[in-house]
Amino acid sequence: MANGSAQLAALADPTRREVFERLRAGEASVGELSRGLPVTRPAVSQHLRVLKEAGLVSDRAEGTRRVYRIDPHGLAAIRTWLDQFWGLALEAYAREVERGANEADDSRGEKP
Amino acid sequence: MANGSAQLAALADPTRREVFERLRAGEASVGELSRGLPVTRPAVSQHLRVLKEAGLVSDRAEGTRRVYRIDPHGLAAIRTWLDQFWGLALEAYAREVERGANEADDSRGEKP
DNA sequence: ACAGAACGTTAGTCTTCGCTTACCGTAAGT
DNA sequence: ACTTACGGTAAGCGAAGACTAACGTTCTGT
Repeated sequence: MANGSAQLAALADPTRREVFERLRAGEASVGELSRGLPVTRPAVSQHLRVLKEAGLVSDRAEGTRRVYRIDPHGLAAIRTWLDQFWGLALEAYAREVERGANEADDSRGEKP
Repeated sequence: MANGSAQLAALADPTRREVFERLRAGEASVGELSRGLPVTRPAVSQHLRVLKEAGLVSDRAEGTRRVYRIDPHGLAAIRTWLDQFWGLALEAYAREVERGANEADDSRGEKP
């Protein structure tokens, strides 16, 4: 585990992203999250389960309510995965821009 | 535009992630990508179209072959989206850890 | 000009998944 | 103890999407 598979899959759904982005403002219960969303409460509950299994949110029991918050653990997984590409892609992109701007440096063996 | 919607949706599929991760090793044609994958070549072609529309890859014509590479533009979109949560989540996490263990580590700017 | 290789595209099938309705357990208030 | 609010779970349905097979297009080599 700990690659970004589950996290990326979880954040693919628009409604699930909306729930997740709503938690950016702070902790919230299921009922609070359901209000203002075009889906029913059970749907939100199912989305929260997926987000929780992906390590993107964590829940805490507060009386009869379940308070959800963003879990940085899942976020770190995506960031780690993303950083595997970041350096290489930026490097390649810089080479491309360099080629367009016609810099005096050309040091890469390309096929004819 | 330029939120991470299309990018996250594109990277949700396991096969599409596999194609994308394979491009981390460098440019590759469709045929090269298809070899070693459990799906047919048209499937890879369709996946590449989705990745391209998400700005995650760019293609270049080389004779009769299409060479694909990673496009940092789409990667930047995800990173921007991710950074909206990174600071807040880390901050909240730090508060939580602080409450439990009272750490004395300071990595980023915290807010009063 | 012809043959072959490399890709993109379309139509169609089948699985996956997001949503709702209904039900059940649990904690707090009276 | 009874009632009420809150939320997770199960079953069933409909839509989205991933895959294959077949076809059409474009470029290279002989």
